[in-house]
Amino acid sequence: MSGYDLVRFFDGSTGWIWAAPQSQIYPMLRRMEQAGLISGDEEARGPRLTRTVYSVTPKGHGELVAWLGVAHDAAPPRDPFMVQALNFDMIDAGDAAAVLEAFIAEQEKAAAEAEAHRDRLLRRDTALLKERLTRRDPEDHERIARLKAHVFDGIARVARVRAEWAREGQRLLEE
Amino acid sequence: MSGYDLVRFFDGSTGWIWAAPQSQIYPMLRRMEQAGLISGDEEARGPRLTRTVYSVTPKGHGELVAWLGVAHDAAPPRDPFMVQALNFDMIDAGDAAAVLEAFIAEQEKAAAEAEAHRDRLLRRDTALLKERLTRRDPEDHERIARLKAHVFDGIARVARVRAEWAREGQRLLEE
DNA sequence: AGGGTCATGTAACGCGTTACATGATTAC
DNA sequence: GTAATCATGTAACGCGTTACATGACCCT
Repeated sequence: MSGYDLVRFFDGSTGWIWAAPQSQIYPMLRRMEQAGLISGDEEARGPRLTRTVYSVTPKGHGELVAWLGVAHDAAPPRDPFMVQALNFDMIDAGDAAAVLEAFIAEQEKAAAEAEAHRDRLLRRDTALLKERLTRRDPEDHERIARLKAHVFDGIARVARVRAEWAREGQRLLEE
Repeated sequence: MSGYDLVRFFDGSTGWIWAAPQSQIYPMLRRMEQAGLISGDEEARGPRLTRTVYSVTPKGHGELVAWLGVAHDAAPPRDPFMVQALNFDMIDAGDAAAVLEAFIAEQEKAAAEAEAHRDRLLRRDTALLKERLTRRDPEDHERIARLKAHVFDGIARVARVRAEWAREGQRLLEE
């Protein structure tokens, strides 16, 4: 992919899992190329405009597979919303309920989006999945699609649980 | 609290929600004092050792209450574990199952700790809650304890859902 | 001719991580 | 005396955010 492709990539479904701002893409591509993890090919896109398409090198692929295969420590938690919720007793109950309402809307939107993406994956209806499956045994296609769909199913389920939890919080505030 | 108190504070139950490394505490205290959000009092702790105890100023309290009372945009997601899970098809199924196993253990440990803390809060059995309640109407004590306990109940529930989801993932890998 | 998209960058600032570093006081 | 705890800092480095900045190409 080119830097520009990656910007759009992180704006799409991958963005539910890992966000990356445009300003980080280009410096990071150069650092990764220097480290030998990816290599760039210049492509002409008109007389004056070029784009650089990067590919993962064998070294980069090896490091990725190694990283994928071992468990990593969880990142230290940093959850501003829970800090808010822990201190709802400091503010007006109506304000707290409104904060929860916004949280519920956000979680249900996230859940709906994750569910929609899960279903697209099950139908093998996304460009990225189709492209990946071309290099795989057709016997495995069903299994791979279900594995990837399961990830988005998990994201959706967590969001639903959080929304339900927030609704209970609203009931507690009314007491 | 003093800087040292805060280091231990973030190592305790608050650490499930917001972690802060020791190296950030002291510079941040000075920046917050400069901003007028907190003020420090020097206390002698022996002939040569002093500690600085910080209190929230009215300005700091006001900003906190204002922040607590409005909904904030969610932080962009950045979930390394989900990146792993999305690419389990690139690695050996046994390795993937082992990564999930570690995840399950971690989530169940987190859930158990959150549940234990929830129950301590319901029994009003934590130093911080007791201290906070001294400045509140006894009629509200039950309600406040239940609100705070509900936060940890939510953390526990999410962790249980994640663990159950990971177990399903292990079953999918076996196919 | 103009707007939308393609394409690539830079700069400033703050936060988070890891590691290093020092010394006083208390309890055994 | 010595180990644990109390107490406070600094430095280097990378990542993330916001904002700024430029220009080519394509379609109507």
